[in-house]
Parts: sequence; structure tokens; C-alpha cells
Amino acid sequence: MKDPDISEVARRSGVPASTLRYYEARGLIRSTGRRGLRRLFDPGIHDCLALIQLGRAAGFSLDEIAGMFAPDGEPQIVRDQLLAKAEEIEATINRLEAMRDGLRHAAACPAPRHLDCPKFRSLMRRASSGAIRAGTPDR
Amino acid sequence: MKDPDISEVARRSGVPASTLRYYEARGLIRSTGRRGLRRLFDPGIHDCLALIQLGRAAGFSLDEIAGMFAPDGEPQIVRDQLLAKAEEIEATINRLEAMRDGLRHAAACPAPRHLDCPKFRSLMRRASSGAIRAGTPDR
DNA sequence: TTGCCACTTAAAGCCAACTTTAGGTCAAGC
DNA sequence: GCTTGACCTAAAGTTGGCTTTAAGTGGCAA
Repeated sequence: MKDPDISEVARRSGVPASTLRYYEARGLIRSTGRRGLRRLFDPGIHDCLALIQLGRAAGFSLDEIAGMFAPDGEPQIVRDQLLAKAEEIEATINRLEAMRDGLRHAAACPAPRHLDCPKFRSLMRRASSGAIRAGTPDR
Repeated sequence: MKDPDISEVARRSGVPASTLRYYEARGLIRSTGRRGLRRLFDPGIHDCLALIQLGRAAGFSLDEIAGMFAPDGEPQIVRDQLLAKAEEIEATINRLEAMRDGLRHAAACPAPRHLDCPKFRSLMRRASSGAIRAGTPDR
């Protein structure tokens, strides 16, 4: 069976063709050839894309993800980087838990101003401890 | 005691003057007057800024945060919005927990390719289920 | 053989939340 | 009175991850 072209990959993976081209330009994926101008991909591209999605969702930048694939394109993941990211994610989880609790408290709290409520103030301290790095690298 | 000017607020809060001007332009904060060209702020600005930081850290956009302050600028928070955001944060926490576990597993797993490992594959499914709306409101 | 149309490229645009820059103003110290 | 320098404004630039656009190409159906 011949390799799927970009539109098949896009359709099956849900990743837009423009994004596939963008990923290839960034070195995250590779096409196996062309049929005319049209890119062809190895069927394994889908695993690759799934890993990329996972990495993105975990907060890795595209550059970091690109760095995790071995030179030959095999998804060889660097262990230390994984553990470091796991730590980072754990810290984020802790902050988010404080925020979740604080938001729920704030929704129920009768204090006229949340800033007057000691519970809310303590949430604020707990939630804001831990570098507030920047905007979300999202979408 | 007279109102602090922008540089005092910047110094005490750690929020750059340019950001304070930006926030004012966006309607998140208000200055109480001027001394010459120089903006003056109510001392309560610091509570306001702390709330803004909290909101940012919780993943609210500046527009959402602006909407939470009552028309008069009092930090009146809308309960439904808080509960909804708490839910959203909880979902994010669940995804992040799956990722943290998965990353740790991947770091320890001896499988030649993580994609061949059933545990890793199940992590991938769990982590990516739940709209990958936006990355972690992190950094 | 012709024409369609999905693909191709390079480059520009978009979004959020700021920061930086360029040129201007003015309170305060000498 | 004059200089200084921190502030002012408007506008442009930045970053990351894409998407959109404009102009071009070529496999395939008729």
C-alpha cells in the first residue's frame, strides 16, 4: 500500500495540512517523498503526530519536542528532560489545586470583599507562590 | 499620606510601569490623578494587582478579569464564572496528572519505543482526551 | 489535450500580553 | 532660569504557533 498523502494524513489525524507543512519546516516530521508536488508520508506519521500532541499538551515547545526525536527521526525520548518536565507539571498541578479550591471558596464566601476573607487571602498566597511564568503557550 | 505614583507602585508590586499603563489602557486599573504628567494611584491598587496576578495565574484572560470588577472598580467577583473556571481548572489538573504519570513512566520504561508500551499508549489517550483547548495556563 | 483544482511555496497576518522605541513634557534641584 | 531625567503618548516590535494569502504547478478526468 502506498504512503498516504498530506490530505489523507490531515483527514485521519485532524491536524490541518498547513500545520503538517509547518511541522515539517520546523523539523518535527518528515515526508517520505512526493507525488507531483504533493507530499507523501510514512504511515507511522500518525504515531509521531500523537507524540507531538502529547508533548504540546504537556507544555513542551515545538523546539523541545523536536529535540526529543533522535537524529534519524525515531521517537527517542530523553529521560532527564521527561523527569524535569514531570516535576514542572507537578508544581503546576499544586498551584492549580490551590486556585481551584480558592475559586470555589470565593464563589461560596459571603465576605463583601474577597480580599477581606482570610481564606481567600491564603489561597492567593498559595496560588501565586511558584513562578507565574507567562501567558499560556496554548491553542 | 498622598497617593503613590506609578514608580512607587511598580517598585512595590513588581509590576513594570509599562504594564501598569497597559492595564490602565485596558481598563483593569484606574489612576486617581496626576502630579504633572505622572500617574497617581490609590494605595488599594496593590490588592487590585494581586487579584489580577491571581486571575492571570488561574488562566483568565485580561478581558475576563476586567469583567470581574464591578463597574465602580470594586473587585466584585462573579460567582458563576468562578465555579466554571474552577471546573475548567479541575479538568486541566486531571490531564496534567495523567501527563506527569506518563512522563515518569516513559522515563523509567525499558521499551525500545514508547509507542510500543501499552502503559504509555494509555497515558497518551488519557492525557489527550479533554479538549486540548489551550495548553496549561502555566509558565 | 485541455482544464480543473487540490496541492505547492514564500511571505504576511493573527492573537495575547506585553515591551520597546521615538519623540515630547514637566516637577524639582542647582 | 535652566538642566535633568523620570515620566508621558502613540505606535511599532516581540514571541510562539499557527493560519491565510497570493501566485504557481502538475496529476488526473473528460
